[in-house]
Amino acid sequence: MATLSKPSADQFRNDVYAITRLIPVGRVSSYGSIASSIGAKGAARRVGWVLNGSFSVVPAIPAHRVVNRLGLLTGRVHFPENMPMEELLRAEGVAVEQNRVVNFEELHWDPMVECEIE
DNA sequence: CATCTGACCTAGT
DNA sequence: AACTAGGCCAGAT
Repeated sequence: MATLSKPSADQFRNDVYAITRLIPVGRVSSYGSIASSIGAKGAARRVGWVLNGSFSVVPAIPAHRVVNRLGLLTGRVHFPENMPMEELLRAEGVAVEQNRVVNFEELHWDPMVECEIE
């Protein structure tokens, strides 16, 4: 659809979606890493805001694989009640304990480091 | 129209 | 090492 959004914002959203879809199953990423990888370092907040609108997007965006830099499931409250973040992660083999990803350091998938994009 | 908040992070003191 | 402040930008009040 021809959105009235600014081009830069549109591209930002597009990039966030693209990166998020690249997160392998069983791995997790973080807002800051994603923001950094798309050249928007420090704009981690925007990433979360963009992901908030990813629920009605197809193909589905694995937004549940994105947590904050401490491995905390900060965005769990924004997920549908029938599809909790925790549940989705566990279904992919990611252990979650107390709203926190277990072995986050090992499971953390950084787009810039793992794939060396750009 | 002004101000604050928000799925956050980095940098400076 | 702990705390504060600033930045990002769009939506909500």
